[in-house]
Amino acid sequence: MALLTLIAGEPRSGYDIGQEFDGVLKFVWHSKPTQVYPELKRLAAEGLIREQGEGPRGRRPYEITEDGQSELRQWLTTTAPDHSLRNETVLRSFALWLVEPEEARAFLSSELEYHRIRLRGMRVLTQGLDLGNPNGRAALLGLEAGVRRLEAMISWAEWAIETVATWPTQEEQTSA
Amino acid sequence: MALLTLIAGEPRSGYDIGQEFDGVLKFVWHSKPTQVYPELKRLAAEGLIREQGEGPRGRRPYEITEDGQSELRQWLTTTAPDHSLRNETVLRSFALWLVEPEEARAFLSSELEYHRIRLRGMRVLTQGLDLGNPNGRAALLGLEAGVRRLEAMISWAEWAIETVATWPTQEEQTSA
DNA sequence: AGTATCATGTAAGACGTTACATGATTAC
DNA sequence: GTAATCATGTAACGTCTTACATGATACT
Repeated sequence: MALLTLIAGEPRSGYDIGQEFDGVLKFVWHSKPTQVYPELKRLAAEGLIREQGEGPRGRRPYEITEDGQSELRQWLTTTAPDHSLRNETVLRSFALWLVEPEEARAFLSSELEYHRIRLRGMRVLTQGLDLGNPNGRAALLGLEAGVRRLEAMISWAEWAIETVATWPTQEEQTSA
Repeated sequence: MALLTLIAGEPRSGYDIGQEFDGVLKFVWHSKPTQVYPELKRLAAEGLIREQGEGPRGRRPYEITEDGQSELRQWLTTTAPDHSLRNETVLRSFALWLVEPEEARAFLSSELEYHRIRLRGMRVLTQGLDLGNPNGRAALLGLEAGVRRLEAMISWAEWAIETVATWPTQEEQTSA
């Protein structure tokens, strides 16, 4: 459905999709090229997308078919989203009591920096959106969700760094 | 590492871990029981956790070993977290231009409600934390991240509902 | 001429889900 | 006594990653 969503927006090749997965969609959906290419062939075989001839360097862009569009609409209107998530940054924070406060601080600082950089990139992408067409307006929804989640992670990391600063060291712990 | 993190906090059985995955950790890490049980056996075979005898109803709690703790510390201090995420709610928002604004609104409203309920649950869990021990203090970091991300999703959904209300209908679109 | 980037793939193995199966204890 | 919940598992199948492989075009 992620591939179908991207291709519905505008025709894309497997390579294009890989770029999106490394860029905008890194916080939304991600797959590696080795999964994308066979999956595109499968979607084409099912008639949900169709090859648009061949571009330079063996490039193979796909466009969505009518069947593909109605499949997407069905997915959106008749099925419920899966809300289970995985976030390794937060998972690790549950285990931070096992390391020295200084190591915990180092981890949180590097996460803070990473998310700040990502937020800047996300804002740039938001600027580049064409809000004149429906696809661009929907993409704005997605990017805005990304921005807000990144802001949440940044303020969390800042708060967490302050909080960890008040933790006793392992030594103080055991001696207490 | 998720299993190890949970067991490091306090001894747990596969069933306990399943409860956590359905509760607190739903927004952090998730696995199904059929993956958890064999994985626990594997971790025990590797000496990272150890069985604590058998409880009522065939219950098998595991506790972490010294090796398990140092494995966790290694993971935290020597490896970088994977930042790629998957969020089906946001993915779907990228495709919302394909359905009628009313259907988009319905989707966003139901997401809003879902996240509001989750936030309430998360706040209750935060109250129940024992901040007297290091494990509880680290769990507070994780839960606070959950709270902030849920708040971000809620404010996003509210904003998105207003935004979608300004979208032209498919009909207005095609006639324009 | 050489390096970087564009571009697509296959095969093996690891990870994760679905369907199925079983039994103990508790609450009504 | 019957339903709900607690509790653990196996087997088959589907999804995803890692390692490997190839070639075209653009830039310097």
